[in-house]
Amino acid sequence: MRSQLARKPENTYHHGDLRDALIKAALREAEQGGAEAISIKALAKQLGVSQPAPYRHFADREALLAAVTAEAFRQLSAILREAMAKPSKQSKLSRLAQATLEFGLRRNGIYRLMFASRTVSCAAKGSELHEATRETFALVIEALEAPAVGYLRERQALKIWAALHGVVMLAEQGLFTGEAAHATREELVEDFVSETKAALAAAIKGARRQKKAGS
Amino acid sequence: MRSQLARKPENTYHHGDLRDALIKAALREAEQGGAEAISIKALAKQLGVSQPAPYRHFADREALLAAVTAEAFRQLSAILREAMAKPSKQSKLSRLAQATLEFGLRRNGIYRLMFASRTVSCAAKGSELHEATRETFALVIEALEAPAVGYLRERQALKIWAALHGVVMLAEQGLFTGEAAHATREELVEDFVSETKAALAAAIKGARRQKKAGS
DNA sequence: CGCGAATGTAATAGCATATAACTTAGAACA
DNA sequence: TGTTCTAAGTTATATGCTATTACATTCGCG
Repeated sequence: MRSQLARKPENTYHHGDLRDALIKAALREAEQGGAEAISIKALAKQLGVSQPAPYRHFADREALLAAVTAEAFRQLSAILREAMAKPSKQSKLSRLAQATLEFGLRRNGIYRLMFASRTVSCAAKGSELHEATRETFALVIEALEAPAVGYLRERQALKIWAALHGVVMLAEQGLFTGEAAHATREELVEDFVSETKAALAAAIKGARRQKKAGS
Repeated sequence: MRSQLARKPENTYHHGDLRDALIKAALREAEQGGAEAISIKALAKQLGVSQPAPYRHFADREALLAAVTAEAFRQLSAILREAMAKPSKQSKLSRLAQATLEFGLRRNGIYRLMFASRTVSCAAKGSELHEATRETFALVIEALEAPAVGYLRERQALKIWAALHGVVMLAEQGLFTGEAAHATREELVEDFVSETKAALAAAIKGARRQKKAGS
């Protein structure tokens, strides 16, 4: 026990940073099994505190899940930012898309926690979780590298974001394995990226022409 | 009690069709709360049988969930088939797409059970659930109304199917509400439908030309 | 230094899954 | 028609999780 976090060696009454440790440990648990794998009791045991101790930091299990999900969104944001920042001959959007796909598949339990549970939709407007999700989506818009013309950017961002999630979901369902693997997940993602770029360029061009004609 | 299914009035020892009643009742429960809302104990009480009775029909909770999910896929298939069959000036693909969206939003708990849990990916190859999912996907291919040229159809089916699920997920997350509603869900779906048709037509044309040149 | 708030513990209630051992009804066959 | 075998249901119980209540300890601030 106590091998996970070796802080606070002996004076064990106060853990020191239980709230944070809970979130980190819960993320580890969710990595494979998703939200269902997160058990307050098990986490408490793992961290060497009594079973009700976590309730000092989270009102109930839902509150813990929300905090864990928010942290997961921040981690995804960091990964996407990094992918967009690194020099590459591929476009930002392509790198963001492939990074999202990889995240969704490799850390699928966490991914399901983020996108397939009702936790997010229950998050209040100004909550930590709500902000974290909006920040991630803002990165998608940024990855388009397009000027703000009306809401064309936002619309294309919604589309590529939706498509990416769909690919992850179907991949996880096994629709890309075995006889059905008539296209790789990465190919499909690249398809969506190309279509998004084309649609965005066309839409912006169209909007500008219309504006010029109107003025 | 017993208001749900009024068969077998008095000789209550044998329910008569408990397995089926459990699936139906579980579907009702899942309608709102998804898989988490399905409790074997609660279902047993609701149907007027003892708490362990369901275990005569399902090895464990997972087995019940698999059966419920399979039934949900069959229901979705029926809905999609109906949508595709009814005369309309819109294309089959468009009708299938909008019907999927509506199903995903209106019966979101069930939808999450079908696409956002690990139940499906754990289903064995020849299982009832596996067959049900493949049948649904076959309808997507059918909706494309395109000849089988290599695997072009399958690829486009995967793409539109993925995109649809993404739209449902994001809609459920609230990305289409409030200030972010820069496009309606239905509009986005129609976008994807149009792009799919265009891509499919182009791909098939290209493949034929290539074949002709090769022969 | 002392006191209050934050953070921990022990004890317990309540609900869910799952199993074991026993009981009943229905069907299947002599 | 009667016996017996089996499917399907029952009671009792073990185990695990969430959550609350009441009590204990430590930290930090005046």
